[in-house]
Amino acid sequence: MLLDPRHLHILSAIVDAGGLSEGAMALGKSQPSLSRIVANLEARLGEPLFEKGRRPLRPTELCERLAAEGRTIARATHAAQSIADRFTSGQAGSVRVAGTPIFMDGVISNVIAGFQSAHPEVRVDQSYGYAKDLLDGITAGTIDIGICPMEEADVPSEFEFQPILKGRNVIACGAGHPLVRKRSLRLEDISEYPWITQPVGSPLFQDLRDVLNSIGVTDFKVSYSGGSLSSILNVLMGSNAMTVLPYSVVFMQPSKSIHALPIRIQHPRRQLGLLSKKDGTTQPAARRFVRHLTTQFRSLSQAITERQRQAVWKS
Amino acid sequence: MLLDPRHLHILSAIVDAGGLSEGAMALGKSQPSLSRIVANLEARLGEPLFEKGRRPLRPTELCERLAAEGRTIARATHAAQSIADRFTSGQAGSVRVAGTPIFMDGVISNVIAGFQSAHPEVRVDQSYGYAKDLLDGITAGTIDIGICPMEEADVPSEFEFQPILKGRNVIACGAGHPLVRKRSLRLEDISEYPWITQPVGSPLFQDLRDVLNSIGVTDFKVSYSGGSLSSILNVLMGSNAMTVLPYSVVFMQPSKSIHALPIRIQHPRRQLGLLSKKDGTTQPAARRFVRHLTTQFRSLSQAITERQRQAVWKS
DNA sequence: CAATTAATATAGCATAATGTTATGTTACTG
DNA sequence: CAGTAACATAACATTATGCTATATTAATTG
Repeated sequence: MLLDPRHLHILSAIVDAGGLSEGAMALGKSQPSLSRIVANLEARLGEPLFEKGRRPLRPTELCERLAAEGRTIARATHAAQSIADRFTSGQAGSVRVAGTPIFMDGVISNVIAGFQSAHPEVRVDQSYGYAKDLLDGITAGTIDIGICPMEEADVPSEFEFQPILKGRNVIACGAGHPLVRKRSLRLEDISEYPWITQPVGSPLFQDLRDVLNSIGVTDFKVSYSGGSLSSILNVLMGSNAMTVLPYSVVFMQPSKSIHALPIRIQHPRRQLGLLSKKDGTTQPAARRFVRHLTTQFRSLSQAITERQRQAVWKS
Repeated sequence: MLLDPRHLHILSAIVDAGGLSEGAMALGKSQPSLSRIVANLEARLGEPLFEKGRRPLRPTELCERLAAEGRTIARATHAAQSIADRFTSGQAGSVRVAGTPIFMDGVISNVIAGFQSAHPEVRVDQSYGYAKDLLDGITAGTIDIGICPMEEADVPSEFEFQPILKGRNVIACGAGHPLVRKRSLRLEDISEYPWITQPVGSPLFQDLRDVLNSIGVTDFKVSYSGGSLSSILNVLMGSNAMTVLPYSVVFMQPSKSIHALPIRIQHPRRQLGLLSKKDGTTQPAARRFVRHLTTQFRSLSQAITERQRQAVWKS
């Protein structure tokens, strides 16, 4: 039978502490316990581990060598303990998070940045998808958290949906767009410019169509589609095209290169929220990530409503 | 309480083997045993280690990390096992061997060389001393094996003395010594040459004195004393001095630069032998060393008697 | 060198952990 | 959908470990 790693650990503790009693103290055990374990080991090895009849307990050469392995074992055990501790407290581990492209790129990635500097040992695996993909991914166990705009009514019962931001869309254009300088803006003004759209299946595409429908425009010009956020921003800035974006995305843009037109459009009924399994089997790291997101979004949405009120006063 | 290193080892085995049953097979345990250990671990950690309800058992990230530590533990445990095995079989460890300078340098060191190439993991710590020192050293536990010429009657009862070579001394001189070329050699011829001696307390000094006494020479010229073997050999070769050496030492000299004069002198009553504690508490490596010495010396002494017989025929 | 002190060894007992076999459940397979 | 292979659970025997109390023994000290 193989040696017991615990015994090697104990051996190293005795050697390092310089005696049975000290070793027992260090390990939080009783001295007779260690004494017997050493005796059994010696019996099984057929070799003495400590020189007999000497009081400042002197380890045999064999004992020294075994103790060296014991130290390795002790190190590994402590490392494992620390891994487990950090893991269960959510300070280490990984979150697999997926969400709609525009939100992920425009808002969530900023929040993730903050999360990562607070929890450097947590790995964030990000991917993209719409509601359907997220539900499937969560069911299949390939993602932990989904982030997308949804109506609570559409959330299947086995999922939890936690809203983090009210749906607020705006019509956005580049800072140099002709409409930016116009004094009074009417909905009809926007109909002559081309549009940038998301893929047809995306919520934002529906929002865009709904907005234009609501003002009677059914046949709109699409100049660009399919790009991810950074592409869209570049096209917005470099052309007269317009698009519909969540206000939060425009809000989060660090530069002033994107402009939200002060036109009131209908709010989508969807709310941005976090999708997860209801049974709470998520990893601690994922739970911590959710906590971070919710608190960050609380302040973000306050900042947004504040800005919007000011904008209203100005317009 | 700290994690149990055995559990981490088991975890790594399960992960590496790809399942509970395979892991159990690899560890030589039953599957339910591992199943329960995993369940207990999960309960204590409060985190799943394998994804629930999936058949090709898939380890959690936490599990993977813990298993990595488990692998370290497994490695260390196996290393310890192998250390213990080699140690108890005498293939590793150390021997502390001490002996009279001339024998150690002239004979034993050659045998040690052979021992070391056969057992490279055994460290040989050599030191020098006469019978008294060796007995003291063995008693104090600072040496394992003593090698010196002794009479069995002089060995204290708590020691074991195992003879390995009969005492045979010769008068030795350099190959260019005038006496080498002389046809018929009489004991009186030697009295005119100076002598190289060992320290006064050494067995070989007594032997030298006894030899000269036996031929009536009480007042002999000492030209050089106190050197170790290589110095003595150099002085022998470069001068007309002579000395008394064990025949085995002359025999072992690789070059023909040393000559044993074909003069029969009395044999010392002492025999070269191995001193050790009687209680057999010696390390396995020391036992193996003793075994090696005895077998080597068996063939050495055969070779010596063979050569001596030939020498007798020739002279 | 006797007496003291401090450390280790042993004894005896209670308990927790492990190991086993038998058997129930469940996820994948054809 | 039935069969199979793998994991989970149950029940019980055994071993290992833990503890306290106490005996030994090696070093120390007067």
